[in-house]
Amino acid sequence: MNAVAGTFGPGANEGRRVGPSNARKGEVIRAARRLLQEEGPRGLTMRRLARRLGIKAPSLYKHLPGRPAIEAELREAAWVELALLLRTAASGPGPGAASRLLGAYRRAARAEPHLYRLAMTGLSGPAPTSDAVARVAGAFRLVAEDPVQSGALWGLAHGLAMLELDGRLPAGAGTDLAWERAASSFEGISGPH
Amino acid sequence: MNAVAGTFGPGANEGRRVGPSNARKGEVIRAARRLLQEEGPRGLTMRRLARRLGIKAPSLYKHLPGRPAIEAELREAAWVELALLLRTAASGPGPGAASRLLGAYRRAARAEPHLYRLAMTGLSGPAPTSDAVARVAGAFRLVAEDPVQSGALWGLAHGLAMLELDGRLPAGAGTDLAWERAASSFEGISGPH
DNA sequence: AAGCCAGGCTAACAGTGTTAGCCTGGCGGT
DNA sequence: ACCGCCAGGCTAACACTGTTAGCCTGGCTT
Repeated sequence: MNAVAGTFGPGANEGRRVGPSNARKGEVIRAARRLLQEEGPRGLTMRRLARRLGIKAPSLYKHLPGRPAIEAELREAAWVELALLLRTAASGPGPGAASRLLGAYRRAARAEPHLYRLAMTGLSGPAPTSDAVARVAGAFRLVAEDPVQSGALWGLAHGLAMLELDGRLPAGAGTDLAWERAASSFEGISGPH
Repeated sequence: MNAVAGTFGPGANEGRRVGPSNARKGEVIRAARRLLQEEGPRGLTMRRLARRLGIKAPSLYKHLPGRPAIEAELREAAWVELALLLRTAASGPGPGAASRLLGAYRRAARAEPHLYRLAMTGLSGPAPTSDAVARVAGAFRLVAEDPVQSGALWGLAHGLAMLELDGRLPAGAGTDLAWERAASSFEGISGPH
């Protein structure tokens, strides 16, 4: 049935032996995401995840090859969504693009901090990530066409995000200021285009 | 490197019930650090650590209350050493200070990547860290007195370091360029004073 | 000489990811 | 209408993890 059928999947045929139903796999991933968001990385365990779905842990392996695969999936989703958010934020009219880009970045990181951390720390993932990384880089290049420059901006965004998530930046308004100042300093350097 | 193991305690009296000999504790910590460096965070396990010291895992608890304590100790040491390195790097004559600061930061991160990651990700530590964090911040303020500005520089350094450690920056010379560009862009902003 | 205790040990428990093997209900094809 | 397949669940078990309880001993202190 899945041999050719593959109800969806634009050319996506994955001959995984683990289980042909992508629908259930999607549910597992979404449950994992919620679990991660609510209970943190240490709460994301196979048995707990299974219990949320009303099944037992080994049954998860019918849908995914293991826990690293779950993390990889979450990581991938995070990068894809981040790329999308950044792209729409930065593609507006000229001035203020860098500010909006950083704003979107910060918002994404704060919306799901654990997911952001998981996505960024390449510790346990089998593959770093797909070309979603390239799309994120592309979004940064919208506001600083020079690759080096845009890389620096990316570094700034990531660094500020991590420091903020760890609660290391000056509390409250100080954190806002750091982001704003970062944005404005870059706004001046690379002509909005 | 023995910054930790050396003369202990400016007024260091810790009436820990776990074991009064700080010397052995120092050995444990140093072994843990080497183990982390050589085998990564997943290799840093109580049994493996114990085996390196020629003892069994439960004996470790005579010197430290648990694994989180080991991580906390390593984290603290990393921050202290980082603060020292940054301070000496940035305290030279005026121009080029930011560049030297970033260089030192990068060098520290690359020298012991796992340690750097452990130090920065506040995930499993009981306390974030002591005032060593403040000293690191102080080093950054040497090259950008404005706290917001120096915070941005810190964010830039941290972000670039993490991206480089994860292998996400353009390979080889591209990475060097990103750091240099970051340094020079900041060099211009805050007058070396 | 007596004894204290630092610092080792073994056994064990709860929880982790993961594998092997069994079972069953519903759906497709004949 | 039946039969068989197999998606998708299950239990048992293994090799790990951190951690606790309780025992023992050799050397230093008194």
